Amino acid sequence: MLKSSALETSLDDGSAIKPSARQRLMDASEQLFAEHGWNAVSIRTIVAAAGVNLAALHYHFGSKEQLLSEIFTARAKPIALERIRLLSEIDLDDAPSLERILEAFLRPALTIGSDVRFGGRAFVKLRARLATEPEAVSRRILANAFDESSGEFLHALARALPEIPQAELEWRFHFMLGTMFYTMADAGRIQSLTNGRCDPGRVEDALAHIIPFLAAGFRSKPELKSTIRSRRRPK
Amino acid sequence: MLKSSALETSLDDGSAIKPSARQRLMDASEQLFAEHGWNAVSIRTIVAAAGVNLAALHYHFGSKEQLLSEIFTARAKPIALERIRLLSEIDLDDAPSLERILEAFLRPALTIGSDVRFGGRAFVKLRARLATEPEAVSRRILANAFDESSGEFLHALARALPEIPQAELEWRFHFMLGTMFYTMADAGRIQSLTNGRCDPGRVEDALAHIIPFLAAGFRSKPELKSTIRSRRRPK
DNA sequence: GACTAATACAAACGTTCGTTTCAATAAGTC
DNA sequence: GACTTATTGAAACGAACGTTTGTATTAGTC
Repeated sequence: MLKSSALETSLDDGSAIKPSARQRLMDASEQLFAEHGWNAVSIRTIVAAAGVNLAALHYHFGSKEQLLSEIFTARAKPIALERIRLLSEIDLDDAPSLERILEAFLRPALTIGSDVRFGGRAFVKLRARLATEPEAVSRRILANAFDESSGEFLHALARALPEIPQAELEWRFHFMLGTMFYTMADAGRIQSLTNGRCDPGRVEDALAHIIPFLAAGFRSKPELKSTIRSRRRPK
Repeated sequence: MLKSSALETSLDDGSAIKPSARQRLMDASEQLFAEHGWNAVSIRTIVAAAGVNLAALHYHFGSKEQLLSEIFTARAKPIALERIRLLSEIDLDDAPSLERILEAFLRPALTIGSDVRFGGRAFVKLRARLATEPEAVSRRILANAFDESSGEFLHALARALPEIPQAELEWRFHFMLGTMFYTMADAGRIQSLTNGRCDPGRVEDALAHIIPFLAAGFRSKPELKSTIRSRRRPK
C-alpha cells in the first residue's frame, strides 16, 4: 500500500520521479487508444498498464470518454498552435508558397507527439482513427480542436491559388485531409503491398513525398464540368 | 410463430417475397456496421433490425466475425471484378490514359453497393472504416479482397507513367488510397467546414473532382531528395 | 496531535456482450 | 404418417464492460 509513495520519495533525489497517477493514466491510455482504438481498450487494461487502481480513472477523469477528451485536447492544442505559428511566418499578401502552406499544415500533424515517450506516434495514429470514427462524440472533439485552424488554412490556400474557385479548393482540402489521415493512420496496407519499401511511419520520407504530390493536385487547372460523366453515358 | 413463413407464402404471387433470415441478417448488419462500426453494434441490435431470433445469427454465420467476413467478401468481389473489367478495356501497351486508370480504380469503389437497398452507401462506408481499423482481423479481410487487384493497378500506373520511379509511384498509390477512403467514409468534416457546399456523398461530384486532382499529383515530376528536409535543418 | 481535503484501494454494482443449449416447429423424403 | 433435416424459439451461460460505493491511507493546515 505504501509502494507507490515509497518509490516516489526514494527516487526524488533527481534521478527519475515516478509521474503522478493522472499522468500515467494519460500516457498509458494514449498509447493503448492509438494502438487498438477507443472501444477496443477497456479501462481495466488502461489501469493495469498505468499501474493504478481502477477507481483512480474515474476519480481523475470522471469517465472513459472524458479521459479521451482530455488526452486529445492536451495534444491538439500544441499542434494547432504550431500550425498557426508556421503559417504566420508566410507572407500571404505576396503570392505565398503553396508548398510552405502545405508543410505548415502537415508537419505539426505528423510530428508532434512523436518520439517523446512510449511508442512515439501514438497520438498521431489516435487522431487519424478518430477522424474516420463514425461516432458523433469523436468527431465533435476533433472538430472543436481543429476546425478553426482549418478555416485559416483554407483562406491561405485561396491566397496562394487565386485562380482556383472556392468550391474546388474545398474539395482539394478534403482530399488533403484524407491523404494526411491515411498516412497518419499507418495502417500497414502499403507496407505489405510494397514489401516495406513505402513506410508512412518514416515521417520525413512521407512529408517529402506528400507535399509535392498535394501541391501538384492543388495547382492543377479545374476541369470543365461533366467531362467524366459524359464518357460513361453510353454504358 | 408461423408469422414469417405465412408471410412468405402469402406473398409469393410475385409482388414482394420476404427475404430469408440469412439475407435479412446480412442486409441489416451491413447497414449497422457501416453506420456505427463493427465493435459498436451488438448482435442483439442486428437481430432486432433483421427481425430474426438471436440464435439465427449463429446458426447461419457461426460468429459475429464470420458475419462481417461474409458480408465483406460478398460485396468486395463485384468491386474487384468491375475494376479489372474497366482496366481491361484500357490498352496498356500504348500510353494508357492515367485518368481512365484512376476512374477504373475509383468508380467501382465509390459506387458499387450504393442505392440498392437501405441507406445506399452502407458498404462504401463500411469498407472505408475497415481500412483504418487497427485490428488485424479487419485488415486481413480487406487485404485478401483487394491486394491482388491493387497490384495490377500499380502495374498499370507504371505503364502510364514510365518516367516516375517505382518507389514514388507506390507512395502516390498510398496517397490515392487515403483520398479514396476518406471520401468513402464521408465523415462529415468537410461538410461542416464548408456549410454543405462540398459533400463527398454526391459520388459523381466526388469523382469529377478527385480524378483530376489525383492525376495531377501522379504526373508531377518527382522532387530531388531532401528539398524539404534541408529547409528545416536550421530550426 | 486533531481536523480536513485529496487520493488510493478492494469489492461490488447492474448491464451488456458474444455465445450456447435444448426443445419446438417447419419443410422435405420415403 | 414416420423419419430426417433445416430452421426457429426462449432462456440462460460466463465473461467483460463502465461505473459506483465505502473505507483506508496520505498530505497539508492549524
